[in-house]
Amino acid sequence: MPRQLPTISDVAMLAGVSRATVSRVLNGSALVAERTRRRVQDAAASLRFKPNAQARLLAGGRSHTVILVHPATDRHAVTWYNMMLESGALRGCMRHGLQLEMNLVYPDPPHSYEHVLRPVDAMDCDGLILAPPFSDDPVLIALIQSRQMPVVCIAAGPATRPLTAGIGMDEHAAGFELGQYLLSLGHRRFAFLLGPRQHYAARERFDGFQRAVDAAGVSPSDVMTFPGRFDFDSGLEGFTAVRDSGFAPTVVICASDEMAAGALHGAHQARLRVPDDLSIVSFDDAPFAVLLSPPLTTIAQPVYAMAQKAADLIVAGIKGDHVPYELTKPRLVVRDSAGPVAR
Amino acid sequence: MPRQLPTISDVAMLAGVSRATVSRVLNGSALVAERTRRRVQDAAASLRFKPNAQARLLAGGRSHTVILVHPATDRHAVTWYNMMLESGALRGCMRHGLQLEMNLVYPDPPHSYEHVLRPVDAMDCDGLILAPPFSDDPVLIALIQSRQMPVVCIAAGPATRPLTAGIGMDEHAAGFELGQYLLSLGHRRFAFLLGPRQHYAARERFDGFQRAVDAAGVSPSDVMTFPGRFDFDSGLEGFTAVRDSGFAPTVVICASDEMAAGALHGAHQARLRVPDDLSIVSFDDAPFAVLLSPPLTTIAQPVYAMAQKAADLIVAGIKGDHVPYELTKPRLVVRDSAGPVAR
DNA sequence: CTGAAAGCGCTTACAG
DNA sequence: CTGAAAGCGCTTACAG
Repeated sequence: MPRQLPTISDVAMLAGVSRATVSRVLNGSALVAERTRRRVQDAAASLRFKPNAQARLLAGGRSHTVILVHPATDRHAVTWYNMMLESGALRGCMRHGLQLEMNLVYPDPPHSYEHVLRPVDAMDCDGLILAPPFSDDPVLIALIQSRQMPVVCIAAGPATRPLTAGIGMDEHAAGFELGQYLLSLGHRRFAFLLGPRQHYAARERFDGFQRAVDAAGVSPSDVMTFPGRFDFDSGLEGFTAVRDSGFAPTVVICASDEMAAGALHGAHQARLRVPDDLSIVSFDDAPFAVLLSPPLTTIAQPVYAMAQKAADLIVAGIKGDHVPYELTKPRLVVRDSAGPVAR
Repeated sequence: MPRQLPTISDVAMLAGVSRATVSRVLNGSALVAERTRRRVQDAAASLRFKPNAQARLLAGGRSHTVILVHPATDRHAVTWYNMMLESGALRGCMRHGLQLEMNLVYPDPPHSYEHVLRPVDAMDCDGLILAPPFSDDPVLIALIQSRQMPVVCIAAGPATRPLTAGIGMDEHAAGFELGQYLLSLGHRRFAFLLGPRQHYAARERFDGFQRAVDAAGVSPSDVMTFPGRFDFDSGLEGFTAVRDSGFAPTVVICASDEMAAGALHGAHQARLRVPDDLSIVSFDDAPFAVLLSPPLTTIAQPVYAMAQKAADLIVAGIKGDHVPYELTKPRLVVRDSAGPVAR
């Protein structure tokens, strides 16, 4: 009963060519005369032809599924990062008629390697999207590539970036930009709550910040760092540590928005006013950043778009195209959690 | 090069029947002898056979896409609700090999009807999932059903619930449970920041709360309501209105977590301690509820799971099965934003 | 550069 | 209750 959508046969007929030729044009094959290509494209456009993804993949003869490799956490928390990653990748895969499967693996190499490689060896997938920290691991990537399986990295470290297609933010530039902004506000005394030590992006965020601050001639004794793990609790703990240290910064820089939420909680408990008594800034621009009190000044990371792009890159990888790793520029989002320092 | 997954032919051969029979068993057709069915099922199980969704839908001959009808907002904000709805529906559709398309329409009937019905009339979809407030509109639903198109409602109102398959939370029970909890904490003076007037769930949340409070013999003069729109800003405005009113409740109940975030912001600005000076509670248990300061006591609504279920219901609808609307029980999540009232 | 033909894995009338 | 056959919309060797 559904209306018949135009098929490749309709296009072929209208263009006066065979279905094979239409298929070639659709798939960008080089073996088509320019005039023929044009004719087919016109015919397709005038019919508003959309290829049927199911049929396309069926005919291609593959498993039609890509696997997103996520870190599993102890608590089965759904983080906004994972959600947007999943949602973006799902959307991207959908556009290509691909199934997406999640593979939540606990990151403890070499044990974790088994879990990642099992579906690869079983040929249960056509490609892998690696989220951090897996995207940072050259050994894992080599293992996958030795099995001829396309891999795409999200937020890869510098060691793995040359190895695969992928997409990430320029974390160093992000840290640098945030540093410059704080400097412009008059801040000269900084506490930095770090992310996980093994996490490349976390290190880069700090290094970029450090560079900005060094360039401004800030004394090393005026920046103090504290350990953290990207989560709310470590933000709260870090904030407490800052207070206990007696260091008295004018601003606390958090390696993630979750940590900033924790730090903010600490500030409220200490009855400090943000940003009047103390500024708090962070990285990510997670969806909740605008809901905190006060709304967070932060550096935006386009997770959803990156994940969607990752799906495109996997498709390119399946086709055998070689696409280089791509770096997205950071974007500062100014809201209310950072203010000028009182003089 | 990928390993050949078992196909329906392998199962047929192992079971000693035709492929048509295997297909019938897979699709639950009644016209198969019990013994044959068992034989086929055993064969499928032993081969770990998974039907190829692409092929299945191709052969079925449909558009293979379901449309999720979302309300568009003026600001192009991505709300957690929309994200989880989209993500859940996407996941659900994927499992059935269905495409998902978003249709963001501004809810202003009857003008909005056109936007919803266009793809239906064009036969561009096999079914529709309606998010609120569209799921509340019996006229829209009648219009869709008159076109023989399967519809599934998420969080439908009582007027539309008998009309379609769907899934939602028992909002009245949610309000009642929250009311009882606050009562048990000793609260007797309540400010309720309402959701949008046209929004059924918003009304129910208040009505359920009202019932609990009435049953406890609380005087009507001890509950005061304030208008709101579910968002951060209206929570902040509502909080200010509460303060300006001089009503002095011991707890502010917000119709959504976003509103609670806004109210919390207001409380911080007023230098009030939550929950020591004032309790604040809400509905939804959005992902950010745990990141606010203090973490929110709230009633959980399983949006992701509901959206995933909606996809299952659409598939049932396409098959022609008649499934009744389903109501999920609410779940109170106790965190730190509500405390016992000082006596 | 292009076409005829086989095939991807399944479903669905059509017979029996 | 079951099977043989056609077909879903596309891709891909194979010829030419």
